[in-house]
Amino acid sequence: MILLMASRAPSHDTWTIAQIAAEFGVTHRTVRHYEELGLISPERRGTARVYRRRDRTRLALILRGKRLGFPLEEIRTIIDLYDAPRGKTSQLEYAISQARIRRVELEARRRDLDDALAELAAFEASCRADLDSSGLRT
Amino acid sequence: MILLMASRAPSHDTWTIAQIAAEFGVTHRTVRHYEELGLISPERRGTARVYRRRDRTRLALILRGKRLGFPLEEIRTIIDLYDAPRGKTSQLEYAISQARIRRVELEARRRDLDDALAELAAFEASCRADLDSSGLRT
DNA sequence: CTTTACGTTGACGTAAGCGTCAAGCGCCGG
DNA sequence: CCGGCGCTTGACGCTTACGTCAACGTAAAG
Repeated sequence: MILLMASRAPSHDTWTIAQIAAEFGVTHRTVRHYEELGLISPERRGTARVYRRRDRTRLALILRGKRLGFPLEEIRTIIDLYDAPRGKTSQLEYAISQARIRRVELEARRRDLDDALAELAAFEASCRADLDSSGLRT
Repeated sequence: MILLMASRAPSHDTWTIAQIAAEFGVTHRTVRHYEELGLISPERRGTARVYRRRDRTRLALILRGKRLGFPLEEIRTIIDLYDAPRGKTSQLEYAISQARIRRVELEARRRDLDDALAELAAFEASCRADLDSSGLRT
């Protein structure tokens, strides 16, 4: 049970835009678009973008947010929350309040998701019942 | 435990576009847009649209699909699946296979959602820990 | 009979999220 | 030195999901 492989061991510590795009299954245009919107901000070596682990983490968060149906601007505020400075008490309290808001939102979506799954399971069962009965009579 | 109230008892059996839109918190333009894409197809009384319970059900499915981030075209195929004729065996088998595809997709999103919730909870806990320790030292 | 309210069909506008050129720069092998 | 490959920056295009007029019909209300 401890046979979990390290999922995608990072063989480098920097990546080019092509490597990042290929690995995450998006185009370089998409990556640049996220940068234009301020969701990621890679370093530069000369004019070329250099991506580090931090950028990969953020990109993973972006894509997951997209799969969950969040707009990019909202995704930006969410992942900025994770990376925000947390020095002062007021900042910590703000972060916690924002996290609570996000949690409530995510829990609502989870209810939607569970409802959809339940309906789908019922539908599937109903189809199977029809299939069995028609099969038995044939 | 049998105290479940009928949620939103339907006081009519037909509705106007304005009533439907207001009840679901969308504009009439949105409702018409869904009709243009074939997601709902209300009856007509003269030229005016008349919405029945079936349309309300479909609209609820549409909006939930949207909250889960599905494009309208995909939502159409999903709810059409629910309403599709299920007479012949081949149709039943097709419906079941499609339902399985949807279920796999929804389960994947649920993993995303649970991951996001777990990370958010960890973040919140971390913030609270920082807040407590700074509070204790003050 | 006219106003008012609510409905209708176009048709164009717009924001988000990229796709798709076009044109240029920098480095590396031959 | 020169081609090619990979990277760069625009800039325009396209699809989705509506918003927003405009112009008109119709039915009840005054």
